[in-house]
Amino acid sequence: MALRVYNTLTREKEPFETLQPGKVSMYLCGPTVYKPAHIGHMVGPVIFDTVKRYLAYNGYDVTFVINITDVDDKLINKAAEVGCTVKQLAEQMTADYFDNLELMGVDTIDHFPYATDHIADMQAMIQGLIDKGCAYPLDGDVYFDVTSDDDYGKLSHRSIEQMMAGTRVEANERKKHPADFALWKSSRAGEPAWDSPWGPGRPGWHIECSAMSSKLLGESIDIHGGGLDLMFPHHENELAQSESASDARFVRYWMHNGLMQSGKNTGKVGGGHDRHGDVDDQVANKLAGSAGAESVKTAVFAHHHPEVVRFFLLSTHYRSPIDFSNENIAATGKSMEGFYRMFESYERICGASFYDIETPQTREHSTSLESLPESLAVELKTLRDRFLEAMDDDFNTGGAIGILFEMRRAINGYVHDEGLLESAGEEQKAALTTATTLFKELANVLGVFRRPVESAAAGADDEFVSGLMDLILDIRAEARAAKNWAVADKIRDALTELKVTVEDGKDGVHWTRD
RNA sequence: GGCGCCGUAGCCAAGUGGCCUAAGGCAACGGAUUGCAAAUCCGUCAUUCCCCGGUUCGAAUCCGGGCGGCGCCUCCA
Repeated sequence: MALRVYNTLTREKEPFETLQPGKVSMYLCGPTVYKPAHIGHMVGPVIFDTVKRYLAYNGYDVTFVINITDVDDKLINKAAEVGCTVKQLAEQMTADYFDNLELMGVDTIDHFPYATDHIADMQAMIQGLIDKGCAYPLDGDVYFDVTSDDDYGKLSHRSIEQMMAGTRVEANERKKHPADFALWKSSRAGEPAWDSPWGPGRPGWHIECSAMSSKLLGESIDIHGGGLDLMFPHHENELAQSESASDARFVRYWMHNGLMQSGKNTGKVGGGHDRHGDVDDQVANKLAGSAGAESVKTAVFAHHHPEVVRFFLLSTHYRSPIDFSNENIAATGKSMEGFYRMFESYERICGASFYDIETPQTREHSTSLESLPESLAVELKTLRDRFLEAMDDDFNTGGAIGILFEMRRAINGYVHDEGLLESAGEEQKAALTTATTLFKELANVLGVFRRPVESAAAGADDEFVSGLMDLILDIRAEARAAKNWAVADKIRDALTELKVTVEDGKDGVHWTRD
């Protein structure tokens, strides 16, 4: 059982072998920060954050980089439109992006390089390409010569001839070859510009990733990720530049995630050409932020807890497209309720918070199950194996999540069979803690259930409310003791109307508020 | 026109040659439990994987052809 990763370059799942033993370098193409992040921007970071978590869990020392593109035509246009500088716009949008990552629990990124901080590195790479005869200056621009690269097109598996068959490549008479792309673009008046040997200008789109990944991670890296839409031309061009410049293999594993779509007949979320389907689709589009300037934060997280959104994104395989809809995410939230209840019952039984449980950080030191009753130990061991097997198979988070559900049932079954909610001995508490620790250890790999979900539940933050609830439930308890069911039920029904759920458990009454 | 992806129960979704007479979740329906509920546990819920052919001892999984949905070829993650 060993990790296998699907490589876009070979279109096969390959055994995962790193450049340097025990170390992994990974680079993910980040956003162009010209508008607030939409939900689609969160897909890649969540997936690759999970990839890093799993690699780290397997003992690898992982360095993870996401770049921030803070100079670009779209930024320039947008800044002009809203009347601020490119820098101001970029800073604002970057802050929004970071906020959203934080909410989604994406906190494994080691470096966020900014394109504008690495202009010199890019220029050096461009000059190197010119010196090697792979690029040529032309009227203040510099173009990469695709004919200088014999295997150009190997990532997206298309030949230059095939691409020329398309009608969309604009003809630029001056370029040597229509497929040649810009490494450096001369600037017009009023646009951000940097001095260069070819005249004032700014870098082309692709060069920043080549320059920054090489600077931070080296000429050859293990994993390069991004949305499927970036495979061509962006990654193809990056690959061509980098390998032409270094003569080394640029990337060992190219990983591309599927895109988020909304509605039945619309395109991907946030794309340049969203089609408009029926009304529901449009609502979904709006929520996704593609219709306007709304951030995920206000558009999606206002309706769904970020943890639910993360769980939703991981519930399907990363290479598949995922359908965004409020219904789908709400359904995910519904399916997660049982986990939160399991955490609550753990707290009731063991008197400690699920969230305070310390978990092993690596597979090698996984929770020991030896002290558990035989049948529980066997069951959990099997589930752990299946979880790891799923993750080893190209990060099959959907399958892994299924195992989390099965583990939940196993743990609840133990609590139920032993009647732990009524009374639990020290040994049973220890067993429950061990089982729950394993659960948390695996959930941690997916980056879920790491922090308490803040809510009005139990009303701990409001003394007045909890005081009232104590009083009301005390009165109801008296009514129940007197078998006055009419009064007891009237109270419970009225509270239900107020979105307060009352549960009579064997260990007493519990209430939660939506 | 070129290069690709996808189609599994009411819904979401894993599985990509034999352990599949197809995980898991939501919903639904029985049972245990409960004063009644809620929660929890147990059970039921696809002989079948869009359709039609083919390869194979054997296919949801491979090949061919349909039908349906989608992406890229536009500086979109």
